[in-house]
Amino acid sequence: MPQPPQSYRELETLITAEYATLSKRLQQTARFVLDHPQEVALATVAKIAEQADVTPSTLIRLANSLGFKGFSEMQQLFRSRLVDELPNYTERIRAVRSATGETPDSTQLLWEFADANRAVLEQLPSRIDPESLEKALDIFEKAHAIHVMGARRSFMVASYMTYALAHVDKPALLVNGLGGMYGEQLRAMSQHDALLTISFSPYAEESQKACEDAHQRGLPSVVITDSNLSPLARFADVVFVVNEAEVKSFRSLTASLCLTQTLAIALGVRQDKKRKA
Amino acid sequence: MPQPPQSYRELETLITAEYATLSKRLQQTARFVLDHPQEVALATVAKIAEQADVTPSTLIRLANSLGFKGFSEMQQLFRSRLVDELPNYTERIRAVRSATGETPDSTQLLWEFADANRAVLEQLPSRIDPESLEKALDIFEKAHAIHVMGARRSFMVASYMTYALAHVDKPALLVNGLGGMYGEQLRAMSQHDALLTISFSPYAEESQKACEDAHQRGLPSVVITDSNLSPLARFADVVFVVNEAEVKSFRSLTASLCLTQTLAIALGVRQDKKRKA
DNA sequence: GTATAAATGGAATATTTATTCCAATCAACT
DNA sequence: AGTTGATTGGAATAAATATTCCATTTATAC
Repeated sequence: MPQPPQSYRELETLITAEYATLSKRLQQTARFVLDHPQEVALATVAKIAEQADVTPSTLIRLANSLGFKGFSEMQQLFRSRLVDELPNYTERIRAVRSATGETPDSTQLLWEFADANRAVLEQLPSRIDPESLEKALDIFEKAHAIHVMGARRSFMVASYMTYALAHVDKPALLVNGLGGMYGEQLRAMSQHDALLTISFSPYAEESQKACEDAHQRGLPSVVITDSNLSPLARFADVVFVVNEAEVKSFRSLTASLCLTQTLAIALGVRQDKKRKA
Repeated sequence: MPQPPQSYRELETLITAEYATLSKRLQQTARFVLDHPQEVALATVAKIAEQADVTPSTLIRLANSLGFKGFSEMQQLFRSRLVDELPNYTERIRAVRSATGETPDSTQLLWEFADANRAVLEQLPSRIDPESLEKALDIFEKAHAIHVMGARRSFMVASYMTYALAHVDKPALLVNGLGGMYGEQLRAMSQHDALLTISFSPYAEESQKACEDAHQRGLPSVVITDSNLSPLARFADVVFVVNEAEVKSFRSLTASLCLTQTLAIALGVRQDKKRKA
C-alpha cells in the first residue's frame, strides 16, 4: 500500500473498497472513522480510540494499512475536509437558490427543508414550559401504562413514542385503529393508565374522541398539538403547543418528534433514579 | 482576567474590546487570529506563530491575557467554531446546564436534543449528493408504485414516507409485516415498482432481505442508511447515508425524515411539471 | 486437537507540541 | 543620557500525544 489517498473523498472510497479485506477490529475502526469524521479530525488518538472502543494501536494500524505513514497523516485529510466543507449556512442556501433560478429543484428543496426544520428546533426548547414537562413526566411516571394516540400525519409520532417508551421499559400501547377498533382499544385503557394524544389541524375525529373519552373517565391526559385553541386542549391535563415547520404547504413533524423523544428519555432517566433510590 | 470567554463569539467581542489595551506585538497577534480563525483552529503554536510573524511565546501570552490558562484552551473555541456554526446556541445550552437546581433535567434534555438535531440538519444538505437525489427521483417517477420498507426504529420513517407519497398522488405501499406477512408483501411487488428501504444499525433482518430480494428480481431500489458500509448499501441503486443525532445513546431520526420529506415533495413537484407539459 | 500465523492490547518509548523562564531589548520618564 | 519597568525572543523544560514493540489472544489450516 505505497500510495496513500490525497483527499478525503479518495480516502472514503479506499476504505469502502478495502473494507472487506480488513480484520474485525480494523473494520470496526474503519466504520467509526467514516461515521464520525468530525471527531477524528479534532480529537487525539486516545480519545478517538476510546469512543470507537478500540485501542490506540488499532487506529495507527488502520492508518498504516491504508497507506499512511501514521495516524497523524490520515488525520490531515479529515481536517482538510472540515475546512473545505465549512459552510456559511445561509449563504449556501442563497447560493443554491440563486443558482437554480425559480425552479424548485430537489437539492434546493432539501436545503429549504433542512433550514426550516433547523429554525424550528432552535425555537422549540425556549417555547416549551419546563413546568409542563415535569407535570407530564409526573403523569407518565405514575401511569401503569401509556396509551399513545395519533392519526394520519401524527401517527408516525405516536408510533415513534410507543417505540421509545418500550425502550425505556415503560409499558406503552399504540392506539392504531387496526381493524377499525379505535373504540375497543380506547375502552381497554384502565383507570391507572394515561393517554398521550398527538393531533394537528385538521384534528382527526378519532383523536378528539380519544381525548374527550379519557377526560370523562378521569384518566390523566397529555396532548401535543399546534395551538392553544386546539379542540383537544381543553380536555388535557398538560398541553404542549409546538410550532412545526412548513415548506410548500407541507408541514413537518420534527419539533413534535424532538419533544416526544425528550419525554421518553426524561422518563427513562427518572425511572432509573427512582430504582436506584 | 479571571473569566475566559466561553464561546467564539464571546472571544471575538473580548478581543475587540481589549484590543486597544494590548501591547504592539499582542495587537499584531490578536489581529492575525481574528483574521485566520481556521488556521488557529487546526495548526500548532509554532506554525501559527510563524505565519503571524511572531514568536510562539507571544501566542501563549495573548491567550493568557485574554483569561485562558494556555493557548490550547483558547484554541478549543476556534475548533468549536469550525464544528458548529452557531456558538450562540451552544452557549445557551451551557447556560441552562450551569443554572443548577433551577432547571429540571427534562428541560436540559430538551435543549440537548433540539441542539443535536439542529446540528445534524445543518450538515445534512451538504452531505447529500445532488446526483443521488435526482437518480432516486428518476427511479420513483418511473415506478408504478413505491414499496416502503422500514422495521423497528425505521418503521416510523417508512410510515411517514408512505403518508407523504400518498399526498403527492404517488401510489405507495407500506411493507408493515402485519400478520407476519413480510414475505407475502414483498412478493407482491411488480416488475414496474420500486423499493425504498430505510434501515439503521443493527440492520433488521427483514430489511436486508427485502433489499436483497428487490436486487435479485432486478427491481430498482433506494436505500437510506447510516453508513457506506451498511449491508444494504451493496444491493441498492441509490444509497443515502445520513448522520443521525445521538443523545444519551438514543438516536434520533430527524435527518432521515427531512430527507424522505424532500424526496416525496420533490417527486410531487416533478409530477406536476410533467402533467403541465 | 495442535501448530502456525495473524491480530490485538497495552505498556514503553519517541516525538511532537505547549509552556515557562530568563536575558536582551525597547519605551517612558527624570 | 540614565534609570526603571514593561515587552519580547528564544532556549530550556514540561506536558501531551503518537508510535513502536512485544507478550498474549484469537483465528486458520492441517
